Amino acid sequence: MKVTQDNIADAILSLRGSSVLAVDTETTGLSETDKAFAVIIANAFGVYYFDERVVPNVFAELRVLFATTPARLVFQNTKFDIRMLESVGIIPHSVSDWYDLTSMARIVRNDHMEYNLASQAKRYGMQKLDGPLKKYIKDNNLFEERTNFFGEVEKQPRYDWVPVDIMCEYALMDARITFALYQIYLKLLDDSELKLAHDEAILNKVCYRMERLGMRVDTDKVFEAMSFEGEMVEEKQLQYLELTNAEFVNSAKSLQKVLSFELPKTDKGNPSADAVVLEALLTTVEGRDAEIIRLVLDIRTYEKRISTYYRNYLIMKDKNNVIHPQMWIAGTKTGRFSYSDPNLQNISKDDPDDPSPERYSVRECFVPREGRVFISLDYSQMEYRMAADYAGETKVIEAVMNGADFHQATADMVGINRKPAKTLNFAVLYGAGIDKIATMLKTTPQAANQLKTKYFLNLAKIERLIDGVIATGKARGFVFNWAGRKLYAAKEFCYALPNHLIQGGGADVVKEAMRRIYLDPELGKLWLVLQVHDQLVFELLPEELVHIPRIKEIMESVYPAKNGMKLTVDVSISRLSLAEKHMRKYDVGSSRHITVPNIQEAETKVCS
DNA sequence: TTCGATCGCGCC
DNA sequence: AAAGGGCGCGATCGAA
Repeated sequence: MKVTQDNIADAILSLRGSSVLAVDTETTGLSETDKAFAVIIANAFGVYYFDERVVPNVFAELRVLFATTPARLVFQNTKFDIRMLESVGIIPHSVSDWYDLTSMARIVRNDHMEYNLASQAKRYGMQKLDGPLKKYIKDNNLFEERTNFFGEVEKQPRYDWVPVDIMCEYALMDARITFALYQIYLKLLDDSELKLAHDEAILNKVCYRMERLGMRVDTDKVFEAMSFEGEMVEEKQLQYLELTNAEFVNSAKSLQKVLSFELPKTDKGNPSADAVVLEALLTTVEGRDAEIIRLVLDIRTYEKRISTYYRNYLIMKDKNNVIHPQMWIAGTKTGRFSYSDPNLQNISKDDPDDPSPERYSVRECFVPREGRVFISLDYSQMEYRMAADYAGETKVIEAVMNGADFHQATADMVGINRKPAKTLNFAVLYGAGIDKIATMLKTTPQAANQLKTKYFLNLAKIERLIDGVIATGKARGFVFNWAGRKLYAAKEFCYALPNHLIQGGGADVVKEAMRRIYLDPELGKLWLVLQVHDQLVFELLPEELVHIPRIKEIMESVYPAKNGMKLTVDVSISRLSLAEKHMRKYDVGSSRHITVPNIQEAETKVCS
């Protein structure tokens, strides 16, 4: 119901008595400067729409309610709604859980195509009907034209311009659905799955803090890099024009027109010209065709860096030059995080061995805030190690525990070189077929098959693990990872389950480490700013470096080895930026009572 | 003008 | 029978 002066007392009374509240916000937009204009709360008895245009100062009542109720809060997009609640001063009680509907939906079943509220509702016979609302906004042109950093206009729907009564109707529906779905998921989850859901709720708090802290960018550096690489694009495009007599267009179709030979085809029958195809062609093609291909590869690289990275950083930074990405804790079917706006898990890396590196690096644009340093803690070969441990491949485990490199250890066992062993480890873990392995090894399918047979002959436990996982998946529809997360797959996709098992197992290791660090009274205060699958990045003050050994210990102790394979973490440090060339190995040692090394000294050490 | 499919490519 | 896993996002192209 719409909360008015007349019914507000009853509404608050009802909400006060609830142990679970489903909460939704309606906002002026999605950006850092936007605010909530309505708060909708559902409980078992009803659903209530709070809007200050209906009851002046009604959020004051909600401030009191949220500050005092220990009720569990349930959201469809938790961190967004928490931010919007805080935008109007509504701060939830510290003991309240922040449950996330999508997390629960993923735990129920991880392999649906979509997890937005409408899809979730539909799955359980409900309908989120927002077509008419969208139509109303369109028909009445309730869009604001906002200009971004580059002065470009972006049209944004303004739900706060919709008449309150219309808005109320649709808003009530979403909160009601959220509450209903929560109840459904509760029934569907068993105790161990409920534990997972609760763990994800804790993780929401960890990630909320990470998003709020964000990552600082060096704006001058971004500008410099962008303009330099923009000039490179122009130069190369001019060369392309002179060579082909055609304007550069980045599509295989356009490229086909200027080449003297037929490009291979994609699965859909279109001309194919990705980097792998073009690089391969360069070994056979000469002259003008080769020159064109080199130009295309170069232009693509520069354009990618400009459009995907530099440009977006300028558009997305706040007034303090800080980027606040969105972390999606239930963004993947394996249990990994995903990141968006922008994605900070795919920032280009530079090859430290490249003899002619790019003048600018994208990672260099990310810099620690005043007085702080980046500390990166990376799990070493996490997924390979976990695979060996799951399989119980004793000799490999023993060798790795004695300091051997994983790929070398497997190479020794199979009796081949490290390089093909590495390729095979990779291929086997990812479920590659023989033809694919042959391509990767640059050999014939027959030879690849022989090698694979030899591999499994000597690493029989790995083969048994893979076969077992696939068989279980086919028979039962899902497998469990170490953390109790169920990984579902349709029969025809069970070949991917070994990979999901390992990838998801690694994801849960990092998630658990993040929680333990957050829940520690001292470590929880530290600035954790980035997670990249097997890596955590902190931004620390010099006096906080003493905590690193304990962080490392926690990370290394999360995974309960079945067969003695421990996970280890490498630490690196930089006070300059995230770029590889600035990160230096940081020796933590085994003792807790280490002295804090001088940061400058740490940076001059040779990176090993 | 808008939208979806497709391709391509960055990371782990 | 064969299958390289997981993401987000930009550009292009053709249809709506």
